[in-house]
Amino acid sequence: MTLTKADKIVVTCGLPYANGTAHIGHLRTYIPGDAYVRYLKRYGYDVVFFCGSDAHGAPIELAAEQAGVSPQKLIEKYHAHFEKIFRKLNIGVDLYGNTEAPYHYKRAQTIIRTLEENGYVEARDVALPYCNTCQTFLADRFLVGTCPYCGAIARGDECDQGCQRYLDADQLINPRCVTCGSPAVKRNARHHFFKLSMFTDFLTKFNKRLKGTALARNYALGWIRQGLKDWGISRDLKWGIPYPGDEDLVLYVWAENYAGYISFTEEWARQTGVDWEDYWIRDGKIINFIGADIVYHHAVFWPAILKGVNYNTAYAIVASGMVKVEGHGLSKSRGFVIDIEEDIIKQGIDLDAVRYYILSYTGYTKDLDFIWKDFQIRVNNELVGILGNYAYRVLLFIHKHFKKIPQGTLTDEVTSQIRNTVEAIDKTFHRFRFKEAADAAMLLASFGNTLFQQSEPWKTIKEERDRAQFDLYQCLQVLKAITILIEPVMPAISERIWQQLGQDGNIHEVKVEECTEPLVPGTKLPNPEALFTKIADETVEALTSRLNQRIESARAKAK
RNA sequence: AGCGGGGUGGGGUAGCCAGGAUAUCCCGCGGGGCUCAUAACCCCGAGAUCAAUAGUUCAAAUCUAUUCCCCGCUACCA
Repeated sequence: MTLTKADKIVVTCGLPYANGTAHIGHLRTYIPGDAYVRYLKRYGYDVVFFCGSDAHGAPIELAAEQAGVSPQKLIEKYHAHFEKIFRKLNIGVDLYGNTEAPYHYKRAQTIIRTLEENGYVEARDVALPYCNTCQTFLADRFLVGTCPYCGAIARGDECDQGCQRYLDADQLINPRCVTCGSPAVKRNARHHFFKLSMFTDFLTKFNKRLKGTALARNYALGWIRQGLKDWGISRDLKWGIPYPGDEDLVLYVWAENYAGYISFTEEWARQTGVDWEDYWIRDGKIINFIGADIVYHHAVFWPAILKGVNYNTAYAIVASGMVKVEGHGLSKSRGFVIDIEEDIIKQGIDLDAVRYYILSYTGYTKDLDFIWKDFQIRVNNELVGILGNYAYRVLLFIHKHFKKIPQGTLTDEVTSQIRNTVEAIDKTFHRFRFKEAADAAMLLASFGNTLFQQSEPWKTIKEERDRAQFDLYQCLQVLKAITILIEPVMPAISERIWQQLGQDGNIHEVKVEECTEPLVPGTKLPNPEALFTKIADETVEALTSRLNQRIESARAKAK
């Protein structure tokens, strides 16, 4: 079972949680997801792409409380923020949705109601921590107490300031309410449980035939082998989607957020006049791009829910590796974080260069260590030196001598070189090997540089003008192919080269077959401009010191 | 602790699933060339007991077992 051009493909990215700004970790999923979608389109597949804000859950309620604003205000702010980041980075979703939108409530509640009708949910009484002062049940995140291992002040889910161990809320010594400090007491509450254990066989089969990264499959299979427990899907919070039929409770955020993949499709389908059931009930091929940290939700809980309501489950789950910053695990509280808006956009960093760095750094499932110095080296050598230089030297030379596309016909060598690259990329992106795809396109630029070097047009232009024209025509065609093949990686740059090649039409809709379509001699060429600027040492120093300051102040705050 | 991923020249990486002759690519380093181009480009070269040990095999980076080291996840943080 592989993707075909007749398939209706839905690609989704894990939803960003709307309680903070976008950072480099987010991009590890969104940029490859977007590049994948763009490759599918370039190669003629029928694909739609969705993402959106995850708006509910205890941390948002807590963050809003601490900021003194309503949860609505908080998520509106971050929803707008992420929408803007997506636009700036050219992450071309067909809809950037929101799980706080009415269309999502409707879909999420319908799913739960259907699960209940089908007998997959049951209500049980459980004893949970409660605060008598605030008159509310306390989720793990709302509990503080003493860590049983190291004695530091710890939260109900982890010892975040001390030994970093994961904790069960029951382990905390002297558990208290995080809001008012009153001691937590146990109190009985009625909650709803999804009978996950009924789906053990289904989930085993599902994961065995699941495409995508091995990481996703193996995580889930290991988890299933350990035995599946039934899963609480209601919470005692004020903020969230009311539990259908038991409106004092809300749906647990992990029981409704990924329903956004469906509700966003529905909303997009409503706006564009197509039928969402083509994707989710009939023949859709669903592909989830996620971070490695949420594999369980996507390979265990979510497919079980989908199965329970008879919707299509994922064809592939593509799990990315984690991101490190200057050798340390990403951590906002410790300052090891690169903020997209503050540290990248406002610093004037080329966003296509960021896309390139993330895609070409390493294999998608491996950890990516974001280092500014390394970023500079890659940009200056590969983007400026190889790709940018190739485009500029060819276009400038031709513009200087001809001002239009020179006379020529394609040689077999150039045609087959391009064709080989087109085929190589076809194989790699289907296997989610985005680094290899980017490398293959860059290799074509190296090929072009060699071609230019060896044909020595700066000499032939003086004595054998026709010869120079013919050779330059080859170089220009190589550039055309690069432009099309690099579009999924660097859409903005690709647009600029396309324009500099004097081509009409939208590069984002050009198919790969165009790579070997000969350029039309005589087409006027505009004045070329350099595509990338070198990153100066001082810039790297400034960026690195920004980061170091953040790490320092985080360290000071912790003490 | 359990589960999962990884350890390849100075750095970062590909190859491992389907074992085969000189182990890939981007840098760095040494040498040469070119001068159209953002001191960019092109060519040549040095540099790796493929984490360790034991095994399977005519043949192991690749398969098996054990060990060491890094990282992630573990159901109420998303």
